[in-house]
Amino acid sequence: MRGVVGRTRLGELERVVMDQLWAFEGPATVRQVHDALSRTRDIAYTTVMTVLDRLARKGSAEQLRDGRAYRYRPAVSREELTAELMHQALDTVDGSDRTLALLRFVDSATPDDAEALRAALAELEQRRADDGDTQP
Amino acid sequence: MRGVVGRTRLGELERVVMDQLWAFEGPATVRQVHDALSRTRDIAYTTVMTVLDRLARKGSAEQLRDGRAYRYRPAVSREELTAELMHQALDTVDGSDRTLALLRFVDSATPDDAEALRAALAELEQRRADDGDTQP
DNA sequence: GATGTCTACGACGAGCTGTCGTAGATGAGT
DNA sequence: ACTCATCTACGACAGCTCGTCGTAGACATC
Repeated sequence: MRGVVGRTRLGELERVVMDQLWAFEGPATVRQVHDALSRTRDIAYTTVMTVLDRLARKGSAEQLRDGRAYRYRPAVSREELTAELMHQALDTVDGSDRTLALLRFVDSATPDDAEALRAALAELEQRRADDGDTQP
Repeated sequence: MRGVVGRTRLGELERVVMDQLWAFEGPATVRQVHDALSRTRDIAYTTVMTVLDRLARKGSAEQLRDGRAYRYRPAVSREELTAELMHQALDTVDGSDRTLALLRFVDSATPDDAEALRAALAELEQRRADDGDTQP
């Protein structure tokens, strides 16, 4: 069910707002996000409201009633969103081109990223082995 | 110099046209692309022309003079484009979140993709070892 | 009741994309 | 030379997304 599309393509401001949501621990109010953004840019309260509303509509954020106000929290984690975008990119090719694309990807990755990939693959394998133990 | 941005974000039709360019062996004329697309959809010749022109403008395709006509060929391979998009997605995060994102990515990959990643990483390592032999 | 705060609703312009049409140049055939 | 087909150049337009607000009305607080 990876095709939760439409949730992923964000504008620049939308992205910035998501960053704020991710930075907050609990669900944030429009005011909180606005205050945070106001420290670095000049932006109207309603603009933030609109963007949060759009994010909610897109499924990127959740809207929670809190008295007369709304609170917003991310519907996906930063990692999930990133991973999904990467898969979306990858999904535009198939067959042997897919393998080539992955090769390219790895090839142009930083050493740190390559190492992280290796670690992730190792962990995946490990987990699969464990699963095999407990549910054969 | 991975920041060759703007070249990557393509519309749906633009993508389809790129697919056609990739499918051709040599540089293709507008007519060739139009003929190919006409087999599956009803589209005007000038529409194809416009899209090819835009692709060239964006740097996704190259425009080559051929008599009075233009020929177009992809400026990037499918794999390159895909890999670049993936990196673009990944580049929106840094630090430990980056590692997490990669973990997520690997985690939600198909077994085939995981295998391809493993192979790619192995090849990368191999190549690095070879390089170390010849140019220490 | 006045003031302040929130949401709902809507508006608008810029930019991207898909979609063409027309005008003008040029080459091929008669 | 004249006509016909073909190409490019240029531009136009509508729909959608995104950034950006304003205003109106509900509601709470003092």
